Amino acid sequence: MARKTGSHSEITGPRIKQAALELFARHGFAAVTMRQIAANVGVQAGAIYNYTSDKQALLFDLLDGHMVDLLSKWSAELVPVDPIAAIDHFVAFHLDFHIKRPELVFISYMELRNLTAVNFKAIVEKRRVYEKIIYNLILSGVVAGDFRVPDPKITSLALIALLTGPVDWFREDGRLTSDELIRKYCALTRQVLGVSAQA
Amino acid sequence: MARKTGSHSEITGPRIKQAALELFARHGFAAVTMRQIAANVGVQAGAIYNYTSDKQALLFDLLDGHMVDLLSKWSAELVPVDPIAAIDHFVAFHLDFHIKRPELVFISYMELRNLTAVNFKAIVEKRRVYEKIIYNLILSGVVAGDFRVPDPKITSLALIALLTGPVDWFREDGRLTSDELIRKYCALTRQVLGVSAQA
DNA sequence: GATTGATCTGAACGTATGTTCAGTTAACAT
DNA sequence: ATGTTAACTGAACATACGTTCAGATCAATC
Repeated sequence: MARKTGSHSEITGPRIKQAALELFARHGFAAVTMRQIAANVGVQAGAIYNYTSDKQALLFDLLDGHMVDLLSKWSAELVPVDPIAAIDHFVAFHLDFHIKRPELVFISYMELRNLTAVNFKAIVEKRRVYEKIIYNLILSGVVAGDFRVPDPKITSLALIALLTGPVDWFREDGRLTSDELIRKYCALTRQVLGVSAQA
Repeated sequence: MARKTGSHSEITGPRIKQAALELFARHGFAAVTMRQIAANVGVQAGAIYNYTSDKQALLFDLLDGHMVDLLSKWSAELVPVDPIAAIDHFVAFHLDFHIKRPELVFISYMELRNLTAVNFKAIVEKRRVYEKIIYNLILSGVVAGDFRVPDPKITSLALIALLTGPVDWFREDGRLTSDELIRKYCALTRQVLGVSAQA
């Protein structure tokens, strides 16, 4: 039998993306088969090709959508002029965005190498744009005399690693709320940036 | 023809491990075939099975050897009693060990999920032992009054993320020597730990 | 109630996979 | 020279892969 009652493309399409995301995150792109994805949706493997040209496009759409989402959401933010407040704002934004999407963050880091050269370049370019954001925030804090950082480039890389770490262990139902997490990481970040301590 | 002149098991064995390491790091465990590994060594796929029971063992031996190496090398270190000096020592050790083995660090993080349940458990256990080391170093600094950290557990996780970050971008021939890297990250770490600033 | 078109099935395709193994080769011991 | 054996080949094995597509099925339309 085909076309079960109430099944439409508007339902199946997103479900395929969701299943692909979960399976890629759990087992890795190369280890996941189209039949597994299909089974997760409750459909045959052939049906997937109504929604994506091939397996590669499935991966690329996930990663590219993730980056587009990240950059556009940051663009919509209202960022304080004061460097310290701006960094706090960025920390909160970064943590909130990333801990809400652990699978996407995970595969964005892990599965880059499974992209074709063209697709790879597209993602890396968007990532560079994002890294430039925090780099510029640090720079303006240094210029304003609010931060004491000897090497802004390295500090920006170190901060991104620091701020993305929680994705690996933070759980919404853990002993820490996301608000507490953000407050703690704002404090950590200020220390890294050498902001003179004062409540 | 078989058994080319001068080829012995003492040569082929390590070469298989090395080829597996490089290929796993570049393309991922699931995406690499036994024939690719064999071709990299200049041998047929069947020959690999003289040196490993199967593909899974190839991966596990790499990860387990890496962890055993890490833990035993740390055990051989002479660690200062003073908490600040001890953390500096750890930072230097951690960075030096990890930037010298980027592929191993990479696959140790990426390919955990491709281990069988039993093998997975063995690696995670060794990792926990290592994480406990820095946690204890932080604790003794807090007890001694040298560090100002509100949440030692979170700080230890954040520090590991911070200190492992350079593996992604540090290059031996880059603009930074490893000594400079270590000095900069010792300073960063002190800031994270709230060590009162004084040369 | 016949027609249409989107949606999905089920089987097939060529190819690739991990692993095994009988047989071949070359180094070594006698 | 001959025999022994570790090291390797080359072919085969069952199975699984991504992808295609003719045909089945159902919702909507007239």
